[in-house]
Amino acid sequence: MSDPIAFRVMNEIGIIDQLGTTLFERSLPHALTLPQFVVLNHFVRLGGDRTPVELADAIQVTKATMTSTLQRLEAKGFISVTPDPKDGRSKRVAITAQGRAARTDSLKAMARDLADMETSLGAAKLEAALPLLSKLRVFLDQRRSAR
Amino acid sequence: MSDPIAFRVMNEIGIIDQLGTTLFERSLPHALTLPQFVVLNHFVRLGGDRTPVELADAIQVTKATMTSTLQRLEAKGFISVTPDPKDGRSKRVAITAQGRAARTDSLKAMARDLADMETSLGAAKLEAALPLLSKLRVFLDQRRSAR
DNA sequence: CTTTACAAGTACGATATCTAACGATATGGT
DNA sequence: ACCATATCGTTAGATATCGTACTTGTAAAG
Repeated sequence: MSDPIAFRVMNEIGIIDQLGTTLFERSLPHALTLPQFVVLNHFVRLGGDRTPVELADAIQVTKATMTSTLQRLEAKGFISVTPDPKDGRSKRVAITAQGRAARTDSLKAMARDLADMETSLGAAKLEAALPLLSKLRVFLDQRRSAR
Repeated sequence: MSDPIAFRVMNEIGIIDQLGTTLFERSLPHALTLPQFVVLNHFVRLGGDRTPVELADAIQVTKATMTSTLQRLEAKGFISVTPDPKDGRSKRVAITAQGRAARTDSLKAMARDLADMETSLGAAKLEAALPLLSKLRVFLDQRRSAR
């Protein structure tokens, strides 16, 4: 009478995402949301500038969703958005100095929860879980593209 | 320069939840969303009737969120909502015959994707990942309550 | 050159989710 | 009995997300 194992895993993942998102957002400064932080983090880690479509693909959301997130980040002054000189349809997005500072503040704010998580669950166990999660993500991503 | 392991795990989980939710919702009949299905599934698996607060706790969402989901399910005729005779503040929620049928239809629709997932990733591997995920959920749930 | 097809970004409507606040009802201590 | 407190469900406002459709611009085909 139990749900299939794949369903149970997806269910657990859904709840974890929900709880984790709200936990982290509560500690984020500048009224940043998690998606907003993820965009800033992406810029700091990989450098350079990006188009909205590139960001959407990297972060696995739709163009429309990225438009919304970028508008909020721009309103806060954490990114700059300029027209692309080479392609009239496109834009170039880059992080600002304030955006970098906000990302640093955010990391500090999340550090304690992340450290507690590692301590409580074990860094090795978390590391061990990552390969399956990656496979799961790849599987789902292919499913999406395939149809 | 890499993100901490706990962050990488949470990040991967977030993307999996996103991709998985949209994949499953695309196959669901009766314009059901995943949260709506989860409520129906809960009733069929555990039987009986429930108050909105009980459902919210079981499914790990807030009361307000459950209010919204229940209103949509009731509009579709998949649940019945009646005042609690013993407590004037409360309500009793139960699944209807149409709700049961919709849940059965939904299971069929998801079955193929779930089976493919098990085949592709291995039932044993999925089973092996579940304990850590459960611990993670419990950790996050305690964090929420603790504040 | 046109015309057609494709790509980038946005607008809109729907659902889900949270927090905060509210009214109604219960419950417990005095 | 009364009043303070707690609980139940709802509503309001914010953000995220999706799918669809539209505008604008580029590229390819004729």
